[in-house]
Amino acid sequence: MSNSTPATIEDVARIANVSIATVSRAIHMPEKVANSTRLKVNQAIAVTGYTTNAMARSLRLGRSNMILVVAPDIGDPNFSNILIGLENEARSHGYGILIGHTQNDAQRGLEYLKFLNSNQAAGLILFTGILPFGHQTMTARLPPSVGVFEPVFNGGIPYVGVDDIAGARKAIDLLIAEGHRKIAFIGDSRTRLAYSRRRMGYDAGLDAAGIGTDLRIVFEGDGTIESGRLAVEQLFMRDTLPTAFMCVNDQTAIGVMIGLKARGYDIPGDFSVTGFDDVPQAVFMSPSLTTIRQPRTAIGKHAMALLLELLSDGQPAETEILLRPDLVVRNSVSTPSRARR
Amino acid sequence: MSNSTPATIEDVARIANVSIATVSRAIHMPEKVANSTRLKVNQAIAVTGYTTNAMARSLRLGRSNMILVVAPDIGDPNFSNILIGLENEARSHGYGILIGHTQNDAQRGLEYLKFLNSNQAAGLILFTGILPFGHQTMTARLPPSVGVFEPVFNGGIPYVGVDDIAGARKAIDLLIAEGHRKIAFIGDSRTRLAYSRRRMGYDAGLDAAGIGTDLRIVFEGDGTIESGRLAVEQLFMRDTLPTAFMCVNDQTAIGVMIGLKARGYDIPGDFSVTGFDDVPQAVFMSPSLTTIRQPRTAIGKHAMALLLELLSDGQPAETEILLRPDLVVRNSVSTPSRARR
DNA sequence: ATAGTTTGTGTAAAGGTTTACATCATTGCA
DNA sequence: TGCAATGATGTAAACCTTTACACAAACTAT
Repeated sequence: MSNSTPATIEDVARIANVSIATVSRAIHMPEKVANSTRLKVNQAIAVTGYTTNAMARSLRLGRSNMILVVAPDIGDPNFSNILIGLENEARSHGYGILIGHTQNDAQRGLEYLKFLNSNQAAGLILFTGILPFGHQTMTARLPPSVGVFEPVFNGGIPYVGVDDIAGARKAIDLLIAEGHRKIAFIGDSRTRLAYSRRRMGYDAGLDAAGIGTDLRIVFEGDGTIESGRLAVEQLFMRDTLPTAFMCVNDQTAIGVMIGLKARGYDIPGDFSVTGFDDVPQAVFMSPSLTTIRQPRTAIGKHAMALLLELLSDGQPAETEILLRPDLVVRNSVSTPSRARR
Repeated sequence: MSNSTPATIEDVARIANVSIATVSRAIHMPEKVANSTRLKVNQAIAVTGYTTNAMARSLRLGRSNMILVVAPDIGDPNFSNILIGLENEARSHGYGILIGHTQNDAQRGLEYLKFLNSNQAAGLILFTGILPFGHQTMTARLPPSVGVFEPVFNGGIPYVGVDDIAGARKAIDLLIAEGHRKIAFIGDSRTRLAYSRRRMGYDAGLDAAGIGTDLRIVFEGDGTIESGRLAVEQLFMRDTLPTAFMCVNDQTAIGVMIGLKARGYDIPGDFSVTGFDDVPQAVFMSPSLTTIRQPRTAIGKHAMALLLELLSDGQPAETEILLRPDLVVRNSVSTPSRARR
């Protein structure tokens, strides 16, 4: 039953009394084989406990059943749930996923390129807006690939993201509905499409309310907690103060809250704050953070589905999929305080 | 230069004017080949851009260069940093890692077992205290394996963890040094060795200070935020109150803090709180949480190093590696309030 | 000079699978 | 009945490596 060495297709063939070709067909093209034969083969497989040797199969087929997922930072709170979506979808189609993190290091990226070249991955999921392969990026021969969150700079790679404009619009509309008129935007000046889109949502929302953007209360940070804290400091040195802070992401919002609390202000009594992403800690802040939720698992699922489509068809049906983000109302937003309204 | 199909060892051999065997030797046993030949081969490799086809190599060798990492939950805040340690160590030895999450579902576990059986992974890293393969666990033929955090139930599998007793001791000693005498312990009754060891550290610390465990202020939860909150509720219904809460992990500590704040108490003014793990959000709590830091990256590194040793030697030098956790002093601990001392 | 050893390289088999092609039996149709 | 078409199965090559074994040349020690 359970020998020391795994059963091969040959063992199965011998027991089922057919050729190895028939066994292979019974497994992969069952309609091509007679019912009675298929039965015999299936029994033999059960008896031997045979599982296809993936190395041999990949070698013969010239492609593996692994998908490489490259992210700059595995620890990113946005990452793990997307990974779950990716993994579920992949596995249910017979693929496994393999993760790599580059930490924005081109050398690391290059190792993954070598990995791809040695045929070990059939496809590629990229969490970064650029190809992380350093100077070889231009000549890289890539397998079918899909981007997550952002279009990949080099072009031609479809991607799955979130409708940032619509999401930002939900945040700004909430603040306006609560009565805020002077709403600061704490942005991210790094060249990521997601961030500039959120800014567009902010502008559009103000515009729709007939308010217009006041650049004195727009601050460009870098998406970190520290940058949120810094933005508060800088804004308090200017001549006009907002009643609310709309932040480009949750990290920034956390920083803003820290900065405001350090100055002795109450949230949302003195200032309202919104984030974007709904990272796990958002709910544990005090007050808990009102934010825009990224449908992370769904993003992962769609990205992998798109990649699998690419793998079988060669051509993607869609070149861009934007999912709808949802407003999560918690306790960091209220009516503006009468004093500064 | 960059053809449509990747260069094979044969292309290299032709250009270097040697046999494929020599090319293989030049790569993997360079000392077995003449200097001049090695030079020719290296040049040919550079010209062709050859990279070894990992599938063919694995097939021939009968083992892959992939390590499977199985965790119940990828989203666990403890997970990602350990993963980084694992990944760095693996990659620097020519191995890649592959992650899978079981969500404690035996069916999922079984798929990974099939994966292992099809020779796709040379080794296994287990984040769970039991083999996640359901009823086939007993007969499973496993590759070299290493556990992380906990010994694997089935036995014979070395593991890398943290010295929980020493860690817990650091927490209890700090509280005692601050003057606390009545220190509650909020534990985790699930059968995880780590948790019972932390309890042992608590008992030992009290004992060393000549205090002794007061079971009226020991609560067994399940390690979740909610269980921490609940513990507070229950403790306030008993006839004796502690001045400090030592929690089995950070999640529990967060729950305790939420519970205490809900009752209007100040931390650390009215009650001190300690956690264990130092999850990323610990520093963002208000007050920030004093806790015991798991050396996560180091754990990953050691676990992978141990596995690689297993893969080459067959026998592990150590069967258990416990790393030293460090106290991280933040703002959730102070001298007990005079009122309840 | 000879026998034995070392060094460097080549030949060919093996690893497990998929699939083009060949073969044979069966069926359908004139 | 004969012939073509269809269906089911088998044979063997190919995918790309690694390595045991064989062989030749160049040393070493007598």
